[in-house]
Amino acid sequence: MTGQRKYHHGNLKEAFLEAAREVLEADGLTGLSLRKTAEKIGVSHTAPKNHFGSISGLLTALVTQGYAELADYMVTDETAGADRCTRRRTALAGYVDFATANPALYELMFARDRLVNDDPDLMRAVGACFSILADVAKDLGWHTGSSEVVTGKSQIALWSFVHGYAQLITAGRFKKDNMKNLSVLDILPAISIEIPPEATQ
Amino acid sequence: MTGQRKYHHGNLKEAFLEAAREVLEADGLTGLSLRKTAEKIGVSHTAPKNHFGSISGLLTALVTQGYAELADYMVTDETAGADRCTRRRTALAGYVDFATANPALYELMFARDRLVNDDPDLMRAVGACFSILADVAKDLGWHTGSSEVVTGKSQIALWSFVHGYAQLITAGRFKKDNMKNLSVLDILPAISIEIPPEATQ
DNA sequence: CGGATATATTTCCACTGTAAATATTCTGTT
DNA sequence: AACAGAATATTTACAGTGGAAATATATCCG
Repeated sequence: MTGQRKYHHGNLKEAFLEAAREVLEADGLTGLSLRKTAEKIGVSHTAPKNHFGSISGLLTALVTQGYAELADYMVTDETAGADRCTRRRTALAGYVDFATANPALYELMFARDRLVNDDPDLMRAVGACFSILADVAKDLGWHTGSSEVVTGKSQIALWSFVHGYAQLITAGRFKKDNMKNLSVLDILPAISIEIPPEATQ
Repeated sequence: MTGQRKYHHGNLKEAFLEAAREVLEADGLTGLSLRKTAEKIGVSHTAPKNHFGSISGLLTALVTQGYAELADYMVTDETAGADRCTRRRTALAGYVDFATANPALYELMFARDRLVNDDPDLMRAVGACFSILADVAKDLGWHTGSSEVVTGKSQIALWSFVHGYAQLITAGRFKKDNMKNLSVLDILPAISIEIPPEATQ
């Protein structure tokens, strides 16, 4: 069995992910490079090729890890069995907490340009996150004029809202004056928008 | 007067922006470089230093232009004098149209890492966009339990929603099955969320 | 012990952004 | 018209980047 036995370095893959994560948060996405990461753990710069294939592969692994962490932020042990409304609050607050705690990583998680977007592990991790949001969005049904309820759109809407909020916060696009002590949960109820479809023209 | 007279090349600055824009949409953010852009217009690769200072400066100028275009997308001549509900629909649809039409540029517009974030022109352009959204969000007031109305939060909420939607669309994070013929205006009414503050625990 | 495989290094290349010195063109004044 | 000074562009050089290919070394399994 070729498990977590020690080879030359001893699970270089995880060491690389850890080091890259540190460089990312310290020097930003621009400052992150294979060579700097490799030097940080005393290894040649071509070493990660076996594990990640390319810089995109490393970033993708980093991002996949990020989505897994994000999922953890969204679900806590205490509120796991609570009602959906409570779970929703936990998920949204956790989502923003994660983005705030890891701004550079969060930005990278949506930098389609630098990732291997069809990586199976990545797609799985993204799907898991969306599932959590989709679940807590379930009873937010959209009431049409004929009292019909549509849930799929609520899921998209909820993810759009929380992602947009998280990104605009971490990107510093909100004026700081407006944001004093305002959490995502303070903003959430502000969206109570009903636009009659007939008001188009 | 040092107007738009011809120097050596004739308004190299605009030529650079135009070329960079083309490279960006063709080869993505990763494929965009000073040298490639310079070669495209037959100029030495250090030429843009006078105009932009650095690659960040060029990208910032590009992004500033992007925000100006985004503002144009959000306001059309026909609906300029219409009621706020109509203007809101126009603004949101235009916002997403812009992002869809310029995915790479839109991504760059929020890549804090690669921009000169305190550039005055950029800040002005961002502010102009937010003003439009803030205006059309005005009568979306948030009704608290005591029938108090808060508008600042609605502005933040609206921008969060539309930005998140635009980015998730352009990043391909939504399953395509769910998105058939769904515009942002279809999703918008889905957000009708009321979370009672007392449901915290 | 020894062959096969996994792992890591060395060496090299094309490409990138930046800086400094140099060359060219334009502007404004006399 | 001519010249000085400013604006603009080029040349050259350098440190850094990711990637490919050949080579070296450690580990595993028989």
